[in-house]
Amino acid sequence: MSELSKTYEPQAIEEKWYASWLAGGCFDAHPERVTPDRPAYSIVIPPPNVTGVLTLGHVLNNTIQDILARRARMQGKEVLWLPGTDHAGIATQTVVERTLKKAGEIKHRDDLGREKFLEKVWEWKEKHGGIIIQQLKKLGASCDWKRERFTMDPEYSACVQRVFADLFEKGSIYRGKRMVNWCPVSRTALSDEEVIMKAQSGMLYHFRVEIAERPGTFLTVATTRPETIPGDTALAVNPKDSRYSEFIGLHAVRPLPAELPREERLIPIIGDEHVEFGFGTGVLKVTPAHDKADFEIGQRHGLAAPDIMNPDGTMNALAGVALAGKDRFEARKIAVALLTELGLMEKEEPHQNNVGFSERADVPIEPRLSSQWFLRYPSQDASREVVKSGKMRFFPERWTKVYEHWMEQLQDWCISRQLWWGHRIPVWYFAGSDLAAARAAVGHEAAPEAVRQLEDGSIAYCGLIAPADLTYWQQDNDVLDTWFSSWLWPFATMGWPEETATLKAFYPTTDLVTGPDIIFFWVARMIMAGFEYRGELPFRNVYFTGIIRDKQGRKMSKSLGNSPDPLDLIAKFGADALRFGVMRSAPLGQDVLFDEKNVELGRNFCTKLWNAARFRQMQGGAPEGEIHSDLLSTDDKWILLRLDGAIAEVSHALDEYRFSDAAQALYRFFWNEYCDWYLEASKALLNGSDAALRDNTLAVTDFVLAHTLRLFHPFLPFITEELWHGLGFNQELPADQGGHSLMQARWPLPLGEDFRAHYGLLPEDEARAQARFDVVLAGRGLRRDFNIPSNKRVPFVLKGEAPVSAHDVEVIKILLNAESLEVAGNIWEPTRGTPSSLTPLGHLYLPLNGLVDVAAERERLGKEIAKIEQELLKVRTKLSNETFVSGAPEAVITEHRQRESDWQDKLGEIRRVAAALAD
RNA sequence: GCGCGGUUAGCUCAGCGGUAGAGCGCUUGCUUCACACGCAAGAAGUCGCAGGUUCAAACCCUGCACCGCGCACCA
Repeated sequence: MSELSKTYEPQAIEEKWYASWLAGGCFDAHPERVTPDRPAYSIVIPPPNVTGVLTLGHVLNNTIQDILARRARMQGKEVLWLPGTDHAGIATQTVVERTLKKAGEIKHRDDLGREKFLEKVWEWKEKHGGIIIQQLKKLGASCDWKRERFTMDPEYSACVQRVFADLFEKGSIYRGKRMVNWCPVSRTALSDEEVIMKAQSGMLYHFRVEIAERPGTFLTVATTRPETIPGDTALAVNPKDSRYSEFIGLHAVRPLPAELPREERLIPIIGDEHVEFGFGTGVLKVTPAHDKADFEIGQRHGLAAPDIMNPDGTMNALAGVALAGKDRFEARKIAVALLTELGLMEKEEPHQNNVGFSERADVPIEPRLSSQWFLRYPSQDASREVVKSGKMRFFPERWTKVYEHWMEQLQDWCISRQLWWGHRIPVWYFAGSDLAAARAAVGHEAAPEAVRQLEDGSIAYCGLIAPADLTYWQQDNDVLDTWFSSWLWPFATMGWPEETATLKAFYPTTDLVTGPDIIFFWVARMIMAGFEYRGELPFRNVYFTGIIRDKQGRKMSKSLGNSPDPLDLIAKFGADALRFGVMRSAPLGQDVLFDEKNVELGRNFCTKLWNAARFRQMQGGAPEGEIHSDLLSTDDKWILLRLDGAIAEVSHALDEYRFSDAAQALYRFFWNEYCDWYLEASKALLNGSDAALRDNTLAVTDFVLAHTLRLFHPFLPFITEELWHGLGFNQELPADQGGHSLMQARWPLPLGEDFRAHYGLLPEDEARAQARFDVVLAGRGLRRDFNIPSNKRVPFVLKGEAPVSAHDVEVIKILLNAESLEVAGNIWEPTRGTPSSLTPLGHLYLPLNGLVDVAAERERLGKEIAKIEQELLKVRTKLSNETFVSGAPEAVITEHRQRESDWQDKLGEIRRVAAALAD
């Protein structure tokens, strides 16, 4: 136990203890230690992007996980918090590609070729990967780092391929030509979840189309995308629309590309229920290759679907000479100009519509017809049921509705990506059309289902082992969606498919902590994978954090520059301060409006804790002395009872994942109850002459502090560890129960019946202490009302019926900064006009030695009387209400009567004082 | 269009049937021997609007308004 420095300096302490925890193996999970008496507790981290950096979102998320993990350890559980990172396909590839472009090394990744490019990505990963892991350590995360996993570790990749092959053989994975979301920047297909709808204000263009069979007759079409006209293969009207039904079966002359002969531009006018009467003109141009709804119309009517665009979003030759090679938005302008030239443009009107954007590249996605791999989700029923039945619980519960809704209308998942960075699809295409020949050509034993004919007629083999002779086989070029590896995270990180000790001990995991924004991307898919491959739920509870926003409620974003760097905050305020500040302002289920002020508050709180500990240390004496029940003061009993309340409150809040409530309770208890009242009151005994009483109070102080540090530890791991050792609380404990580290000490339990009985802690102790505090509050009020500066010591007189102990007098004196507190008998009479206040222990007087301002005191009393009368009126109005008296329960009425009489007494007293002033 | 949140002190939020609360900010006083990252006292709220249920409504019910989010979507 060393002397605590005058100010709390987090940096040195944080580094020191983190190293000590690591060296002591405090974070290590031991499956073999799991027994019925030492149950397992496990969390898998939501793997951050391997090349990412820590954000406030991570701080929130990981602090919560750390609190859960640390508390579980203190509760005597065997804890596994399994860390790792995600390869983040598109994100990482995009960053690397952009960097290489900026450096002038390439124009496009094709310049390097697949292998060379991947080398660059791995280089990048080696260089920048793991930064976030170091940052999590700075935050204090107690992960078992020896078990760190990466989604592209060889073993992990094998899991991904195994699952793909299995689902392929089961027929759940298929390849097909479908309308997909295409990102022209990343040049890959995306899943529906990666498309974000954004409201856009654009134009609705009305242009005329001539009917081929009736020259001079025109239909007007409304569209937002005139550049796709060259891809139109029909006009559609609703067959029930009397305005147009007569034209069904005729043909329209598509205006573009204008250079084509008229007969090559004739497109049928068809009837389709999809067309709305009310929208636009009621005539729809049908572009099957570039619009999802149009594609479906095309399917129904057997229309051709010419693709008029390139993968990068520029128009191709089919779009015509005027548009070819132009970017789609440039082409739009040109198309409008062409229509205007042709005299076909009728009008343009401003139009609000929703456009799907690529989540990553933030550009409008292009609906595009292409061949992709799709997954029909497995284990859907079990996954729905487990949440519906409450066997798996969501916190806050309302997210179950969102989950159920999504699960009800599951669409097949497009899992192939036209990228290089990721898990390459384990499929090889056969150079031939004979299934039997293909089977033979695999060259090793393969399940019959592993070789199949696909929709387009080609023959594919899927398996973990490549075909022996690659002469006849060509591997699929695509990689898998990143989430196709993430969805296996809970078990793929634990050694699956081997039945490892870790899996046996720690799976299913206990809690999952993540953001609601990835409920579909990740949570729902993990549940389905869990059921499909482990036959049960992957985690029992899911805690959804809020989203971190700035003070104005805006999402944190790089472009807005409104996302502070957590490491700066740690450097400035300390990791504990950051953790506490964030947790205190993150209520269950609510978004978090981040304000640096919160971190400042956390820092201030750490300082308070530090100084309270310093104060204890300055009193000297050995820690953890025995408490003698017969020597306990009112204050001692009071703080023990308050501590008991705090333990219960914090434990209860944590059980329900109400972290901000737990933090608030701790804050309130320690600052407002322990420091503001108990610590001040204890000075009466600490400065007194009775050594036994003094020691006993120190014992109580140590008892409370030792418990408080434990309660705080999950929130404030560093400072509590430092103080735990600094105050010597570790000294008497076994090494594995707090002797080595506070993180292994026992989580406090509420004080039991026997404890209360032994120490004589009764509810009335709280009341007695409170009564005394009321005297103090009254006295401070008098000081204020009569402008006595708080540093000026003045005498007070307390005149009451009940006796007041010498100890209580001393305490009140200290808390009032009084020169003296005279306890006067009934004979004592104050000088006329002496300010006074009624307290539970009698009248408290502030004699001002003839300096009384009678008028001021009269005014003050007048105000107080008015206030009391108002309260009295309120309660009397209620009590005089016949329906209230007859309808309300007895207890409520009694309580109101009591309240009335209390106010009445008070009023009587004050009126007497006021009357004495009047004459 | 459907669904989910929210609307309480200047700000951020707690309270969810029986006397309106916290932190920050603000005002005033104080360097009182743990802490000015502090101590003490204070000002400040028709609890979004309108109905209803109840002896009693921030709290329960209905409708409306506004803010935010998600899903779906008409070119």
